[in-house]
Amino acid sequence: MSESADKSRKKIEEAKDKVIGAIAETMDLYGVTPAAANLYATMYFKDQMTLDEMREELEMSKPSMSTSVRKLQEIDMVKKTYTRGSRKHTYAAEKNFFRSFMVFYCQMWEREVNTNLEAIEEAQEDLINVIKDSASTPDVVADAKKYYDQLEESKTYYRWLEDLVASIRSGKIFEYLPKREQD
Amino acid sequence: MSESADKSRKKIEEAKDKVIGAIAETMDLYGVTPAAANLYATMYFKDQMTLDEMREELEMSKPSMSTSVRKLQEIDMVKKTYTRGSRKHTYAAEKNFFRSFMVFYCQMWEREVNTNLEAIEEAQEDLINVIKDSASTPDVVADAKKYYDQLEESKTYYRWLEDLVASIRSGKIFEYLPKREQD
DNA sequence: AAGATTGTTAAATATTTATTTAATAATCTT
DNA sequence: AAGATTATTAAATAAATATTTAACAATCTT
Repeated sequence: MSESADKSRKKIEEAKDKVIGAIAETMDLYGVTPAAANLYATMYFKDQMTLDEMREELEMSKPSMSTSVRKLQEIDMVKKTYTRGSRKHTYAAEKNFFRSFMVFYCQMWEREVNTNLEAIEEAQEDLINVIKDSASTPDVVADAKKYYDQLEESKTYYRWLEDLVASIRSGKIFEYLPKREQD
Repeated sequence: MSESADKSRKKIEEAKDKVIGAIAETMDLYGVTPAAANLYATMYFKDQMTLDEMREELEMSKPSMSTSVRKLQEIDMVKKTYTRGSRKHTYAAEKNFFRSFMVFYCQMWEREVNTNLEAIEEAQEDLINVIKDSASTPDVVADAKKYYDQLEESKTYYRWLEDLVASIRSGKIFEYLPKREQD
């Protein structure tokens, strides 16, 4: 009797492990270390965990868990939870993938937009100076104009990416692309 | 006279370098090596390049250029170009960021959806077996149900991601989020 | 077809990144 | 406040990744 119940428990663990493996495997896309990927995937099936529980479950060092948790917190995939009565800090995984998607990609795209648009603006100023400079020969001016136009063109993309970020952040994107609950 | 023209040329190079630096810096997000990132950013301002020109320009080894180009080809950021009369292979950077965005993220998200949905389906089957198994105790069944529902819920996200990919691939997304050419 | 040029693969090296052990700091309990 | 527990930082080690040099294969020209 207790034996077959154990078997069921084992089956459940097996089922979870399949998903844990898949999540951890695809999490390199989120630029986190293997330790952090495994940790998140493990936490996905837990209510909350302490650092010691993480260390025990993953069989890794505590500092590794500490840094992994911090990294996951940075991309909002893990939140610190308050647990009264417990001295140990507790953490919970963000289980809503939509939120994780939003935070991660918006953060990432915003960085890309800011970094590149800033450089583009500076470069375009430089190029305008070259174009206006009477000392520039015609072929040099033509070159400067060519690059200026190329950069101008690329701004359309960055503006679009900004719009995409805004649409995701505000949730407006779901008006166009709704969440389909059923199958 | 020739001196100030040189100065203009230098200014142009400076302007390009600012943008090259920014692009290369943010390209780690695309999971490419520093060499590949620098290479793409450099090629962004060139019509086309041979391996030897790349090696010369970046001051790196030819095999490094060879592998970088291959990696960039995999994510469609570089295309091989046919140049008659030249023995050397020539390559050109994809200069349309929309296309790069599409290829890279769709490829990435599709991998995530496929890997995870597959694992989820298998896991759900296992969990159903536990639930249906008469040897499973009530608390074990409750557990299995809990995880089953959690996985079912997560499928909404993966379906949405699939829809997003389809919308980007087909270009339909631009009906909702148009490209703004002007400023 | 032979020789020369170009590109790729393989092995070795260098570099970076991840992880652990050891030490320190912070926090809580009595 | 002292002692104990927990978390973080720093230094050292281990592991993975990127890059180079050297060898090989493929391709083109004559």
